[in-house]
Amino acid sequence: MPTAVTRRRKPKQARSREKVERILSAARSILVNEGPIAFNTNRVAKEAKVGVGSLYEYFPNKESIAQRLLEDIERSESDAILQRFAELTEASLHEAIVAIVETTFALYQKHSHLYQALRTVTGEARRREGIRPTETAIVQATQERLKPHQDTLQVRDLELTSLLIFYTVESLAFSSVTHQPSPWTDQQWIDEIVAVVYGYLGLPANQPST
Amino acid sequence: MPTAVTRRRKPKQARSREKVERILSAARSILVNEGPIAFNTNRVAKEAKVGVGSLYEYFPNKESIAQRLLEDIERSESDAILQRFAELTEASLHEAIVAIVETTFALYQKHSHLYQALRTVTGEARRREGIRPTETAIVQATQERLKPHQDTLQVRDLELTSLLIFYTVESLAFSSVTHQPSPWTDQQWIDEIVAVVYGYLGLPANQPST
Amino acid sequence: MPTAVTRRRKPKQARSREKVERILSAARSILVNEGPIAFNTNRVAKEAKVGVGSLYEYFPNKESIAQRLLEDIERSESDAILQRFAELTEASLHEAIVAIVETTFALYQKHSHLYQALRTVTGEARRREGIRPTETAIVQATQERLKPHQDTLQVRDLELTSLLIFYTVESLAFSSVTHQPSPWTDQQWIDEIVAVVYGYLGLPANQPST
Amino acid sequence: MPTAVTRRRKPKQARSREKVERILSAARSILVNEGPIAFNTNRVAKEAKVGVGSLYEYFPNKESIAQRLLEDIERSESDAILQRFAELTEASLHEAIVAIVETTFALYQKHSHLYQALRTVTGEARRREGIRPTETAIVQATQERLKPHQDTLQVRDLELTSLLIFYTVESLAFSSVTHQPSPWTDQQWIDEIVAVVYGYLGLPANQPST
DNA sequence: GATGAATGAGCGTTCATTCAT
DNA sequence: GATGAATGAACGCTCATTCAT
Repeated sequence: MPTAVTRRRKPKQARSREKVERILSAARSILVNEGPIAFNTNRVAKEAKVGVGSLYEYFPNKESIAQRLLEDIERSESDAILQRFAELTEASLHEAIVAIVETTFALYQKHSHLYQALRTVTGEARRREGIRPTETAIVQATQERLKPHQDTLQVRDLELTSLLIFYTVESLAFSSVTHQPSPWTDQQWIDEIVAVVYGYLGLPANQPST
Repeated sequence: MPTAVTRRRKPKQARSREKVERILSAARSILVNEGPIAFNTNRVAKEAKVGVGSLYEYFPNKESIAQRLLEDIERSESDAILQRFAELTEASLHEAIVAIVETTFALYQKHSHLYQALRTVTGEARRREGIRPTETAIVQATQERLKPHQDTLQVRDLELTSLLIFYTVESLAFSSVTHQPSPWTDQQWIDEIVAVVYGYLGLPANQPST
Repeated sequence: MPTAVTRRRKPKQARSREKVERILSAARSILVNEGPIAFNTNRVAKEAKVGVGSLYEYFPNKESIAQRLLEDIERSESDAILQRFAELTEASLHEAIVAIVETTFALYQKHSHLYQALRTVTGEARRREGIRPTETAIVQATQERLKPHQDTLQVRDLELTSLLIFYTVESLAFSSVTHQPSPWTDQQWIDEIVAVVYGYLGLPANQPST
Repeated sequence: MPTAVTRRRKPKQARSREKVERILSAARSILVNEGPIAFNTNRVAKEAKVGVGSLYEYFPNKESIAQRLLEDIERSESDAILQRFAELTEASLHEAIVAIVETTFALYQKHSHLYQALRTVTGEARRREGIRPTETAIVQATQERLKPHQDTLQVRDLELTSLLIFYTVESLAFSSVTHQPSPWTDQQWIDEIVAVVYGYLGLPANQPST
């Protein structure tokens, strides 16, 4: 009876998952609200209402909690963008670009605190990374979106172009967030980033949409 | 003989300077080769073949060593770019853009490891800083360089445009270095970054040449 | 069975208490035998056969260990004297004075080394304190004991008189202990301190007897 | 020619003496104004406008500076009291007692800060001390002063009585200074201390002089 | 599997002391 | 004799990790 088997294990798995979630939540909250210095295992365990020992049941060490947090951010970023792409199959290229920039921008607004805090915590591990798994998916999707227009666009290497668009949008969104206080509104930043991408693709300057 | 008087003090100043340099070199080397975690005062002192106490003769605390390293990088970056600008007053806009991208690219090629490590070490202090003093200088210079062409370029806000060019070139240069291994050559990256800036300014696509 | 439930927690509390006691004992022993300079956290931890970290589980910092030791001495001093007062409600004033002097003398005999060492260690914190809480209790009790005899005694300000008696007895007991080697016996010291108090109160000289 | 010999050495000796004095002054000033934590060799040397090395020319170690300061206080205390005794050969016993108490009291008013600071600094050394050389002189002088009155006074052991008078006055003067804030005036403290000594000697209570 | 008391290596920093000049 | 740059042992304290319960 598969039901029986599942039933016996499910609760445990569910409780495990919940505990992991509690730990990650606590870690996130501490990093955002109290900064990377307050991010230590005892503090996280207490905030998660979990014994320190349990932390090590689910994560091999402190670093791995931070890495997991980073992965989660990147996955959520990637998911959001890919979903936006999916919604925009019918839209014009212009609309698609604007939408992607807006989505990326919003994500950085949301995550910037945590992202910056994580940078100072992940130290060693980040060096080996190189290309992040999530970025390949986005670049892939961008490539597919651009392919039909390849002839009308100013593109030499489709993959390289897609990659640069990704990096440009991501970096500029990040810069806009760190460049505080800024005399420019969010909308001005978004319009400008769109203009960069638009210009790069050799498209005529458009009236930026609201 | 005033030379003699000066000479008596010189050795001390020279030794000071040399010691500071040894400390900074050691710190650089540790950050690049062993990462930000290995960057601790005792380790730096040992690597510099200096007593820990001497560290504190020249730097008020550990953080200030990292900050000094960062300032040095930023100053050398800024100096190199501004000097390049100065050399290019007669050059065409195209040549200027190519030159700046090449310079920035080369600098990141050289400093990226250290720069990455430093970012995770100067955390808190950096946050408060906001806009770096060196970046204003570069943005200023860019602005001046673009001003004469303002009418033929696609520019809404000259300052914002200059800032975005700076961020775009810097971020893409940085990305190109971290994106390793890469199937593209340095030249391809440079050409592509130039194309981004070129397109952004609304200039007709040029076949960028070295 | 509630006993069982209680029993399960007791061991922990007992172990805590025992550890705190081990730490305090170690601190005491170091202060007495090796002096205030040897009183450092690592030394105390080693002597207590406890990790340094455990010290900080029970005490917020080094100073607080010393303060706790001081409080313990003062409380034991205060307790002993107040108890002696309680036992002497029926006794004559003369007997009471003798008893108090003997008690104070004995306490200083026992604690003087530790007390001396602690004074040099609690420095700053002590300064702010001003009047010790334990001393008020003793002065209060003395005041009450003297009140019925106020007319026959030579007293201008009952509180001031009580305070001076306390300080005199305490200081002289302390001096007698530090004045080593001394050609006088403990009994001679005690008789003499009693004579000081006796004379101060304007009582006719009595041949103090044990 | 003794003059020549003297002349050649005098300047050096004078300069030495002056330097020692500068060091002691600096140490005193730091202890009083900045507390025992700020009392370190580098700080003292800087304050004294002397190289750290010179400190070690005149004092074998840091501790010895503190000890010297302590000796100086005690000598000045002893000198002041002995001088007062000398002035009072003609005075009545009552006048003598009042004068001594006043002198001791004034000295503690003056030195208490430094004295308290020194206690926390001299740590080890003070333990071996036992009887201070200065106290014997004062006790001796007291003894001589009391001897003619021995029959009319309530004295069992003249030396012990003298010692206790010294300790009583000194301790109570010290207590009056540390017992801050106090509801009593200096004059009240002095009168009371006089009363203690007076009573101890079995003398009839006197109207305390202003 | 869960806990949290216990650990101790290792941190940043200080400062008494030395010694080449 | 005078100097102060240089030293490094030692400090108070933290926190990632372990392991007996």
